Amino acid sequence: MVVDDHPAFRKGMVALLDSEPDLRVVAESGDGGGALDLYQQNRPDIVLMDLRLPGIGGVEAIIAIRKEFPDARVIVLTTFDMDEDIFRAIQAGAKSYLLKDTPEDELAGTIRAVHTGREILPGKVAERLAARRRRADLSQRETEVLSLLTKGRSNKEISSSLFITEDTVKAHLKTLFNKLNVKDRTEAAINAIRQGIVHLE
Amino acid sequence: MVVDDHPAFRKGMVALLDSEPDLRVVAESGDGGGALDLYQQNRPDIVLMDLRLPGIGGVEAIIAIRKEFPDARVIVLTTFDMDEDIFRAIQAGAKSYLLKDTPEDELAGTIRAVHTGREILPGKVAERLAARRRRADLSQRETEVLSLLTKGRSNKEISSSLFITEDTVKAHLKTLFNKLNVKDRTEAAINAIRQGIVHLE
DNA sequence: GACAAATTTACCCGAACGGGTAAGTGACTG
DNA sequence: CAGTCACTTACCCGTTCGGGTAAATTTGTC
Repeated sequence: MVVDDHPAFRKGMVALLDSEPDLRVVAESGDGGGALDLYQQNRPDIVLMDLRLPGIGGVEAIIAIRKEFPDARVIVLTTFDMDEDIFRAIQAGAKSYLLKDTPEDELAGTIRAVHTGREILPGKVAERLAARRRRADLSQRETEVLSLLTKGRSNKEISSSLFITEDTVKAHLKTLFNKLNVKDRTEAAINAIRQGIVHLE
Repeated sequence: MVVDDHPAFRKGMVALLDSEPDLRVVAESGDGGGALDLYQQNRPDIVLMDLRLPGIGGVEAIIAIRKEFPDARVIVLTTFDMDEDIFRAIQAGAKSYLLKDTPEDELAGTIRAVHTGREILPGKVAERLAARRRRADLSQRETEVLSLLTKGRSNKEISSSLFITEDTVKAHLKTLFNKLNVKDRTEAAINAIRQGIVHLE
């Protein structure tokens, strides 16, 4: 079963999978809302799930499906590398993760592997997942400071935004730099953005 | 003609276009290098071009094609909104720009419009294009400095990377901050990343 | 050749930053 | 109740950063 809101990509993916002799697409959906219904009706062996979906998000769709069908095997299929959503999806029970530009043989290989019950995560994702666990302990306040930091605010501006002393901001920054393993604010901002800890826009 | 490195997406796009009675895909390529050859052999009316391609980039492919065939009509088709590459592509002569999740009717409509000689740019892109023109262009050296800056390098590190004095780096930064209209390196890095002037990886 | 722009270096100076250390409070845990 | 952790403030000190100013060199353009 394929869930993706891009019509062209979904069509292509279906064609690609159907061309494999041992694979067959039994259902497809363009949004997360219809995914659960389709799963109930068709009980597919594997779900390929995009994360950026209109309306209900892919992660929520995974959670909904696995709440009712805990054995559901979902493979995340997304464009965006290194997004925080990927980890949320894996925590929601996704068995594997593939980028949309994955070559077709690897794609089919992953589907077959997951079908046999395996969980396959690319080394890059596994690394990030580990790194994420290592730094998962940013406190509430530290996250707030980091968030303002990534908006380009100075220590003084951050302090007045949070109604605390500049010294306190600096104290938070010290622990923050240690936890993120960076040497200064610029690196901290870059890492936070790249790792999706904070969102731009 | 469709140029895109994602096999699934390309297949889907071809199927989608071929299902339109007045459209036909005469060639497809998975990389920028083969694009020019295929253009020469098939002389398509329209080229749909992804920008993120392995090897030679999409922008370079557009430049190469339009150098030999100045009348070539290229539509940029990419996942990433508001990327700096989009503007480079338009400056390279692309006639229009579409996101990959564009609904199929609008896709076909744009292709027909461009075929009649029109240039269609979404308002959002046109705005950015104007804003970008307002922003003085960065010189080669300034771009290099900015690039290292967004990797979290200090002035000293940047200076030794570029084999220049730290004073020179600071001089570039001064003009850089002015051009980008920011007050410090952190803001500069954030803006550069958000506007796609430099690429994270 | 004159002129503009890019690139380079230098010096001064104040502000901002980052590291080290110390310590008080409140809240939750074993 | 002792211990841990988040949060807070403070002080000292050296480094880095950013603004102002000035000027030499190269390169390309009119």
